Amino acid sequence: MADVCPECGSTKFIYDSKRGEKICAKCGLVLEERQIDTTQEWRAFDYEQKQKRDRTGSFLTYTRHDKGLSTSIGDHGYTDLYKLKPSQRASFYRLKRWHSQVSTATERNLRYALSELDRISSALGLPKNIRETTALIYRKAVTKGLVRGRSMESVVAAALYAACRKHNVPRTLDEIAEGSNVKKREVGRTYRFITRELGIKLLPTSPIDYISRFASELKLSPKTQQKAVEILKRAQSKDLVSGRGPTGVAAAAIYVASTLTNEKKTQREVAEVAGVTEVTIRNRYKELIEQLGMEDKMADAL
DNA sequence: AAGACGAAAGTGGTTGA
DNA sequence: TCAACAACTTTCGTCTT
Repeated sequence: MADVCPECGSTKFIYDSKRGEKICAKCGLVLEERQIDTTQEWRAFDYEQKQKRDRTGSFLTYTRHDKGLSTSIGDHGYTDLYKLKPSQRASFYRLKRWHSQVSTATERNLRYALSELDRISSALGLPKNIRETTALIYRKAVTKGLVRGRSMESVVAAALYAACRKHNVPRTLDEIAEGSNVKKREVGRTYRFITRELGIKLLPTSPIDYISRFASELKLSPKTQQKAVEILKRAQSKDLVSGRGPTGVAAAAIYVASTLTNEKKTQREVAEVAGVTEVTIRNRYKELIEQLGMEDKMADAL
């Protein structure tokens, strides 16, 4: 709280909760008005009272097919429906049936898709916000009818791939394909399709986004990691990055950085975690040290 | 013996007619 | 729809440490 009155320098204030105003106690200047009262206006002495007085429920989430909320008319078995007159009961049955049919059409699909999402993303160890984004994208895809003629898994995988990129924690198509049972080719195709249809614009991934993950998998020190990022930044300004596969460039940068900091990893090891071949690393890192004038430094380190 | 190197042929995907 | 094309992979023989 920035709690000095700009007018008189006083630090005492009066809060007028009825008007929602914050007033300086000394000079009477109104510092804030129309504040939102976020406090409860009621008290509850036990759980039952709280249940009754609470006017909010749980958080909305896109990872549940019903966003965490759902209604059904007349639960299973013997319920209140049986207290109705027979004539009314019939119409409630119709209502119940209609309700469940409408909801199941897209919801059954969603429910299945979201369980699939859960499976893949926990296999890949992805955080919750990414799941939320994925679920949101998938939802949009369903309502736009983009799932038709495509396997549901492929759309989930594609949405997940997009969500990862959006959050700058890219996974490679290979990784996504491995976690789901969708072929890489299919994921890529569906990804391109849905991003186009939904108008999602994503910048090409930067190799830098891969550094921390690869580096930690190789158990490299933060220092080396930073070095790799630094190399990449310089490389970007020399246009050594565009057009190349970002994973290859990232792998090369890590290889160079690790040699320079005496934490040398073999090309083989780096290639393994980055999912590229040694040959690619060689090609990339040759370019890097050449263009950045690091040949001598590199030669010293070897 | 392991790692690095580079040539050569093959693969999947993009681009432009 | 097709061919040309660049990036990347696979494979393999050779060199270096």
